[in-house]
Amino acid sequence: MKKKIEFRSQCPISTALDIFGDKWTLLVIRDLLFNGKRTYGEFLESEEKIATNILADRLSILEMAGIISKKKHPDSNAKILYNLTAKGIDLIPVLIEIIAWSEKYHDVHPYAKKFAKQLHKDKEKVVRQLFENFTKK
Amino acid sequence: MKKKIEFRSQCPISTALDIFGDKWTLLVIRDLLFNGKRTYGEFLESEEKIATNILADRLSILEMAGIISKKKHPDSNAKILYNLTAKGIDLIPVLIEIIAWSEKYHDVHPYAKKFAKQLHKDKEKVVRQLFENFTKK
DNA sequence: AAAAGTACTTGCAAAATGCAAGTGATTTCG
DNA sequence: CGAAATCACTTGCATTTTGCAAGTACTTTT
Repeated sequence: MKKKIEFRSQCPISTALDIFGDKWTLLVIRDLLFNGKRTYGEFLESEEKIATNILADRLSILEMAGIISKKKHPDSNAKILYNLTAKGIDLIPVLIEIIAWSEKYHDVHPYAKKFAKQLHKDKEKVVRQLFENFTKK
Repeated sequence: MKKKIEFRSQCPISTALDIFGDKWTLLVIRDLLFNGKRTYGEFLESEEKIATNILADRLSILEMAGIISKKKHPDSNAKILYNLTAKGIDLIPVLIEIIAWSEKYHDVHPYAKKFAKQLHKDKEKVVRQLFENFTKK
């Protein structure tokens, strides 16, 4: 299972969609960025209920795309830690704008509304703090 | 063909992906926002070569989601004009961040690089001008 | 009146997704 | 120490979505 990603054109949007243009990939990145998830089992627990084979497929795509990397878990050799690369961390602004847009037009969780309110007040600060969270480690 | 959109959760990102989480939908919005396309035939011409049935399906989803609307073409009754609603126009920042991210990490068209350079210089200005373009009409 | 344009729809093969069960390597528990 | 549980997947198969080619119905051009 190591097919490489085919790019349909040199349009940056098309290229981005060739990587994460589906219903699941950005949810994995969401879990890494906002929910502190790092292991296969944690991704499976999310409320949207991704199937195990789809998760495995998306993790391999994200790794091939250089958005996440694997390393061994400090506590156990049975576990694997997934973490965002610089390329993955740089998706923060994309996710932030999706959240802001979606919250404006849809019915979302109360904590998503609260988060959107913070964005409305000082988006730069929220983004900066997220970046700091992931670049300090 | 009027199935409504099912939302998997109340997460704003998940909800957004339930609407445009595929390889084609955001390309249609791209064409509306950046390439001045407004008709079915124009969308078909894009270099990624969307299939006619997929295009019809995505246009109906975008209309159901309130992102685009149809109106009659002033020149012809055979043509239909598609245009972005306020909800669609508000996707500008999402697309902008995708472009900025994708250009940073991938090999893209020269004019996409040029556009990204403008973003780097003054993103607010580029976004503001895009909004003005679509709200003045 | 015929041909071309426009916005689709239809039929069918191929690919992707979803679900349930299974695998093999750790790790925990008694 | 051995059995059961945990962990990260893989496999098989049914369902759904996509992709391609062709067709349709209406309008416009010639």
